[in-house]
Amino acid sequence: MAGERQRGVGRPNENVLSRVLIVETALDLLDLHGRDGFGMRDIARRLGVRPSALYNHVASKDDVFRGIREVIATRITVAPFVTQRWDEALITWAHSYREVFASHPPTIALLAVMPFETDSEIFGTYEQVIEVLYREGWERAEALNILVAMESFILGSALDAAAPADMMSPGDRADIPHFSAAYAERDMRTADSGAGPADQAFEAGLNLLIAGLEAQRSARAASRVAHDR
Amino acid sequence: MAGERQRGVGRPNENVLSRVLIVETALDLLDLHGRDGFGMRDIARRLGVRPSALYNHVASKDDVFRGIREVIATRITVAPFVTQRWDEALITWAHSYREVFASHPPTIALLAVMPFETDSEIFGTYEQVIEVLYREGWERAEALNILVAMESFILGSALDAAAPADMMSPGDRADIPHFSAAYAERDMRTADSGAGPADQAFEAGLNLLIAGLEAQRSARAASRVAHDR
DNA sequence: ACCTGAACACCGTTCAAGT
DNA sequence: ACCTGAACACCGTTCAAGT
Repeated sequence: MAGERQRGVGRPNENVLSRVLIVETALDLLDLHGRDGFGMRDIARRLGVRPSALYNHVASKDDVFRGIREVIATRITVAPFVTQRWDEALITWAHSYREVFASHPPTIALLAVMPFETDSEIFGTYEQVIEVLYREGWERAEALNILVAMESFILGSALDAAAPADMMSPGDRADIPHFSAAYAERDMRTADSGAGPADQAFEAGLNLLIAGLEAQRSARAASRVAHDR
Repeated sequence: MAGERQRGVGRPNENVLSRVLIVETALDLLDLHGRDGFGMRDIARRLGVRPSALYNHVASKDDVFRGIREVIATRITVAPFVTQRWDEALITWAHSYREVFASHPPTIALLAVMPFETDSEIFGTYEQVIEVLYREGWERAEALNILVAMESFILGSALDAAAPADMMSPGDRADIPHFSAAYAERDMRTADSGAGPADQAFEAGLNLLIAGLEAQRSARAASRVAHDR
């Protein structure tokens, strides 16, 4: 990069760019500098190329985002569902899902509202989540709602993890005693356990969701027994 | 707007602008046109003013965002906690919270990672959530984690509601039968009930969270009885 | 103090010209 | 086909000049 000669005009002997190279450079820049310092011109500079050269490989900045989304979706694709019990599998999946997004904070908001391509690898994981819930007795439409709800929680938690730590700090307001006390007590817990506030909240919420599922499942089992009798 | 005369140079007799006017115009534009067509120049045009005039009342575009966030936070501030049982109060709160954000989709991602000012009105609601959970037996640090988890779920659900409806459409892929069946079955449920997919998922997740809380609470009550004996 | 008008330093994107 | 170089139509923001 430092000692690179200036390239002359005309088509070079071998390609300097490619779609994947552009997408990965864009993701690097996003991680390094956040949404600032992330533009087509920045990507081009980092690749030692003129901005207009990018448009031979990507259609637009939005197209670069689509590429980033697919790269990230691929990384979520883990398959813990074959070996683990249904609840453990869901917990493992949720953790890995959140971790992928949390390690690329600026992408969360970008990607959460962007449709997947139909050939996306994400659907492999979706399939497994629906299947495991269906096998455990949930209707498939309800399983899909549960899947979406869990994704919403995971993405929201990743957003929260990306927020500044003192986002909810009450300062020294006297009119909100319970909240201030809760904030102080949580800080102590954070110091003790080493788990950050966002991590604690994620675990708390995931516990509640899984506990809610357990309750639905055992209620279903009980009513089945009553019915069979 | 149509018949306005061109204003000459120099300070006008009475102010045409104010901070709140700018912020509310910005929110209107955001709702109308999304993130496109939303810029300082657009705000200025809608107010019949030159872009540079805005900077007499706001420091920057970021400052406008901060204003929008505070307007929205104020609207969430409902107080159903005094009259309702703890679980009903949480459900009411979650619904109103989501509704405020869902009616301003483009703001969600913008505002979710932005710290609140210490004098924000949002803390009034936080105080009530912590208080009601504390009264029902949760430790305050844990109550705060539950509050944050519920917010994450709510914001994530609002993001989901803002996403295009066919975001997860599997097309006619043959390799994901359970997911495709679930998608079709959910469509039927949507047609029957009138509740959109995002609404169904939100209700499913909220049910799970509340059920999880009920389970924790009754487990606590049971262990207390055992201990007292 | 609060507006206009002109300007500055940026963007994403297009397109002809070169190999 | 794939690069450079110049250009276009935009941004957010600054600042002098005017009342």
